[in-house]
Amino acid sequence: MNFNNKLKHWYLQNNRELPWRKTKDPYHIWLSEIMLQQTRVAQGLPYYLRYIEAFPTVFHLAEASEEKVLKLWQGLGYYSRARNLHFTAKYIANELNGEFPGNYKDLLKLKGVGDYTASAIASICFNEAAAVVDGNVYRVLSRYFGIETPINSTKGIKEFKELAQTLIDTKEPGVYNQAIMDFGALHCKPQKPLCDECHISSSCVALEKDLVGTLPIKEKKIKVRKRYFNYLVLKTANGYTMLNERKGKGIWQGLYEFPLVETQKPIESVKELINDKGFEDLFQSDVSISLFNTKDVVHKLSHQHLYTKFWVIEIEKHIKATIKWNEVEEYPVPVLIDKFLTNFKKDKI
DNA sequence: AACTCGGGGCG
DNA sequence: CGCCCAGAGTT
Repeated sequence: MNFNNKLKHWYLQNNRELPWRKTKDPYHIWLSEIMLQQTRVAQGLPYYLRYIEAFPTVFHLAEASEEKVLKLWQGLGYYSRARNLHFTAKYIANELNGEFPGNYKDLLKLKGVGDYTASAIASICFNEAAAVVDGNVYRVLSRYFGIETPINSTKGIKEFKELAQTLIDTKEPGVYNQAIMDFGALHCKPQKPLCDECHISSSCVALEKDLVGTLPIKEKKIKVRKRYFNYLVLKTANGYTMLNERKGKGIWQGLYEFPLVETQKPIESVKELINDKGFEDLFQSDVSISLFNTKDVVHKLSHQHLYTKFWVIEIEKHIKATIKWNEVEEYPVPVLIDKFLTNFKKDKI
């Protein structure tokens, strides 16, 4: 048996039952693939089910508000995926009459659809022999063939794609693609792979050369930036607060948050907060300010650690651009804000 | 080619 | 604490 037959054989006995595997509807496959980018199946699954229920067709998704789309994405991270998803849904619904592009080359043109996702949709939905190369595939191929080219180098990306393309089963490319990914996720895992019970280990170069622990090779490590956030949590006497939408570049585009004062260092006293530009008028009238969390809340992102203080500001006068507290939960917010809201509510009761 | 974009799970 | 996850877009 060749490589792909061995994998498919394993897959027939070990595949995961996942909701998007019951269909070849490109809308469902597309949705699942976008959600699972850099995301574990276990984390993405509940989001997929909620999306399918809220937006049964690409037309439902296209007609939804950006806020609703992001709200249902809340907590899944990488929010540009949701915005691109929405953009592409509108494009397909309005420009393509709801019909998905039917091949790899055209799928690749869609916003938010890269090499991996175009290959996945083309192979699963349209039986096109386009090989997927995700984190699982990099791991399986680098180990089995003993390839030491860094998987995140230009050379590595090209090399692994070409190799995968030579291995793909041209009759059942979709099954093969999912087989190698499941094999990587369940068997040839990053840590503690199941080499002892592996049915293809006899021809695995990494096992032979004791490289299982070092492959795949990834170059460069990410640098983490520290940031210091102060959120101004307004409470007016008649039940209003204030949220702002994050715009422009940077994290959490399109999500909402309390008015933010970011400083270069942790602030020592409330004075530094009041002196910050932009909120002078806020502190002129009678207000009482209290720090909600005695220790900084540390919220960790891949590239940033956010040291956060939540300042509760009770205020008598009405200020512009306010929303009611009971409307706050309608808005998509970062997990950092959502967790605060949970604690804040708990604290009040 | 290097950076940026989240959040969670695991050892 | 570091690594990884059904990657893609921007600089």
